[in-house]
Amino acid sequence: MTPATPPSSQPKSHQRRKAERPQELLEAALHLFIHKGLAATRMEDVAKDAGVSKGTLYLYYPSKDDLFKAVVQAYLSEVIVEGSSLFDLHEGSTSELLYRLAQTWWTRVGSAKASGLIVLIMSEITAYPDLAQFYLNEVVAPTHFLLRRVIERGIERGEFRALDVTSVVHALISPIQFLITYRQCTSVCAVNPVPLDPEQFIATQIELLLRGLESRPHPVDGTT
Amino acid sequence: MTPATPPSSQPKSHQRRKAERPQELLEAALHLFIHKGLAATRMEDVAKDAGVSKGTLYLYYPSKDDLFKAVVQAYLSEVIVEGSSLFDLHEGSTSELLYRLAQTWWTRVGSAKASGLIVLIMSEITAYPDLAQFYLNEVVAPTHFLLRRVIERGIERGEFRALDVTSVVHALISPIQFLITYRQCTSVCAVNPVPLDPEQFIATQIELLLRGLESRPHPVDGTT
Amino acid sequence: MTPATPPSSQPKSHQRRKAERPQELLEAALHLFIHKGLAATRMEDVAKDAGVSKGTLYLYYPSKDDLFKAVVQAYLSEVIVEGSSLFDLHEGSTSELLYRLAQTWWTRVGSAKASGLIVLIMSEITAYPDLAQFYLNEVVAPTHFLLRRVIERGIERGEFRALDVTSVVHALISPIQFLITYRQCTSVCAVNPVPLDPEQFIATQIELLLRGLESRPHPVDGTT
Amino acid sequence: MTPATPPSSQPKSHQRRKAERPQELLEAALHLFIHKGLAATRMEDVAKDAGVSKGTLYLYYPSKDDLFKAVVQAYLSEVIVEGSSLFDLHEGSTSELLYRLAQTWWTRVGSAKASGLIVLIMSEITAYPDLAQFYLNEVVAPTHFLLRRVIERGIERGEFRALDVTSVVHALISPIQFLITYRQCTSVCAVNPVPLDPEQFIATQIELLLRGLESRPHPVDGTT
DNA sequence: CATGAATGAGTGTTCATTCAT
DNA sequence: CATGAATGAACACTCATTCAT
Repeated sequence: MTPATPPSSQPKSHQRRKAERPQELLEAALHLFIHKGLAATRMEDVAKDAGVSKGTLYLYYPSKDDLFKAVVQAYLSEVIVEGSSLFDLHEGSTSELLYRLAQTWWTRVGSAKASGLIVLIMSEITAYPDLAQFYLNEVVAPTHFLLRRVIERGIERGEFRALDVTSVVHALISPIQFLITYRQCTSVCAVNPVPLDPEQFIATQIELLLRGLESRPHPVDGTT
Repeated sequence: MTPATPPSSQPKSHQRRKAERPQELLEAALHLFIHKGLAATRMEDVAKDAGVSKGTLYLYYPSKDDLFKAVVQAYLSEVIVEGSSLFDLHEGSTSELLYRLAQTWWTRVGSAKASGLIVLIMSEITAYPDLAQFYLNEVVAPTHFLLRRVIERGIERGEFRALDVTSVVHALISPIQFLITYRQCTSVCAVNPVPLDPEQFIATQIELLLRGLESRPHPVDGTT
Repeated sequence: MTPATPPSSQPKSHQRRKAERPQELLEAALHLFIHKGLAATRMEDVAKDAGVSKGTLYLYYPSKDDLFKAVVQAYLSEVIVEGSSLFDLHEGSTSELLYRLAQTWWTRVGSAKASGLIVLIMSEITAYPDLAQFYLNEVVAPTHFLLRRVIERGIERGEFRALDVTSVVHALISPIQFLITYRQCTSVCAVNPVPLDPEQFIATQIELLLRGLESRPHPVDGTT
Repeated sequence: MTPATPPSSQPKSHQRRKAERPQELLEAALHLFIHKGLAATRMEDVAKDAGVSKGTLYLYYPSKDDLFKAVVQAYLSEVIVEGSSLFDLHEGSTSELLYRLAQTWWTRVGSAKASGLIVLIMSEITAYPDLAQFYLNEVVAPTHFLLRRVIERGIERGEFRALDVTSVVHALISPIQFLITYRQCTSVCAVNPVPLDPEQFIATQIELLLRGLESRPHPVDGTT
């Protein structure tokens, strides 16, 4: 506002605001959806938290449903798209690819607030049938598709055994699901849980699965 | 009224209804809460589904909150109370007791619609702070308390190793949690999942845990 | 209940209850109407306060309006009827009659809870047009009629001057009205008012009026 | 917006409405409260009478209670505030001040619909305990405070005798109260009353009181 | 583009009244 | 006669959505 301010980090304040609006709106919406639920989140509060008026919010997202879908897309679908790029660009072993995908996902979704979004969806989805379809198309299907390709790549390259691909995909997803629920549940119940280190957990799970997947049997230590 | 009348069977329509009303109302409420969520469930619909008028519903449960709490008590707390009786009456080995508790819980909660209730609570709980407290007091704490007693019984009787009781309790609860989420998620995503037989899963989990718990069974070191 | 109880003051408990029901119902209703207002008084509470069930209340008074009208009749009209008897039986001077009427009214209405009823009516009457008519017919008109007769008696007997009767009636009613409002207002406002002794006030008012009414001028004390 | 625009007259329909809305809403509310009572007045009717929707009414007054309090403040407290200004600015005799205050009050409250508000409060107040406190704080106390200051001013300036101030305040309020009740009652009872001209009545009352208050005028005992 | 005043359908809750027992 | 379970119309209040400015 003040002209004397060094123009360092903030370029053309007005233009920049406009460019960042959707981001800010989605962030505010994500936060409220997670903390208050879908029904209890008021459009007015989303607008206020983002620092704009109600009308402006509707300028970007014409309805509450659209807003929610945009949040899902931004915080869940986006990561899958990135994962897809990772897949396309990856050149090394498929095991390594899996590690990197898991790491990316955990950093962007699992460890952040976005994981609350998944729990929310799981509970509200029964009430909003078209949301279910949307979630299926935008998140579930792409995820499965990506993982299928990863597994198939491993099999084709002779790194993995030729197992049933669908089953393997589910085996990959299950521990993730568990992790999300576990975190939500323990945070809510305020129980001091078995100290479950998520990153350790993920690493272990993947290692276990890879052992089961890889075609060259690990030299099982029969010495001990 | 007349002493000759058999005091059982059908105590006249009006009276009979009154006795069954709470049951019918809770059942209708459970169904709607699970399928539409807490906020989206209308009191009028609960009443209609139970075959009564809105006013009647309020005759039994003076507010939506009270109704929800009653549902939680009826479908979640109740089973814990029964588990407690099972504990008090049980005379055999603690391992067997654990099996029976798990079986009871699965029959009454896990396999039934009630499991959806748990997912619902986990997601809505952030929006309703006092509900969290209620759930903690009515469900979480009693569950932990019961399981603690079971583990301690096993340790006192020399059946189990003297492990940290809290950790063991969490180890018992974790797979249960996983199961619930898994079912919810796969049912929602309409994916053809890895055919996970829940009863098999529970049995396996408990067996694994018991192996870890029991003090004698595995003649690893017969010295002690 | 106990058979050993001496049958002294309570004759046939069951029969007596039935005979006294209306009394008890009206008393409970009066109390609630005054303390909670017309709209805020629930029929169920009236029944409960009278120690009967809601159904029984409706057995005696088929609607809330009827109940209120019955209360008005019992606590306001009744006194006028008695005043009328007083009038018919009275043999002495009309001034004395007026004193006795005022005394009766004050004892039965003004000093008791019933005075709150008048304030209530004055405020609620605008909302219930037929109540206005009822009040006019049952209370206002008879009161005026009775007072007219008293004044006319005084004039006919040569005790009072031949003033305009209607004006005199109003002159009699005004201070009464003032008293009721004053009491209500000061009780509500919790102000420690000019210590206004009601009985003294009434006596003074009547004395003043009588001075103005009586045909034989009082020997005004010019000596002092 | 443009500097050339005259900053007065009609600031565009939207804006102008917003400025006038509270006035219009309070007027509609006052009318309905007086004619139907507090409980019987529906928020929707208030809105409709003011020519807006229910939602708009709630935009300005977040609850029925708040609306009622705003009405009391606008139509009763406001006049006291003005009276206070009158007091501060007045330079002449205290007797004259009293006349002007009485006149103001009568023009703004007594003769207008607002007087019905006072009767309403007196009757509903028993049912709404916090309303009593509000009325006491907002209306009763400031009125007493203002009148105290007036009397004390008169005493300090040697115009009035040094009577007990509280008693004098009550003596001033009493006839006002009487007037309000009288009007309400006669209007309701549809009786052709003693033709009581309110303005005449007030003038007479004040004159009488002033006679009692003033220290010099009546040369009764010139000795002191 | 941005605003925020206005809308009105929808929901939780109350309570006078009815009626089977 | 007495009961109290059942009813449903009515009302306070909320919030997604629209639109004039």
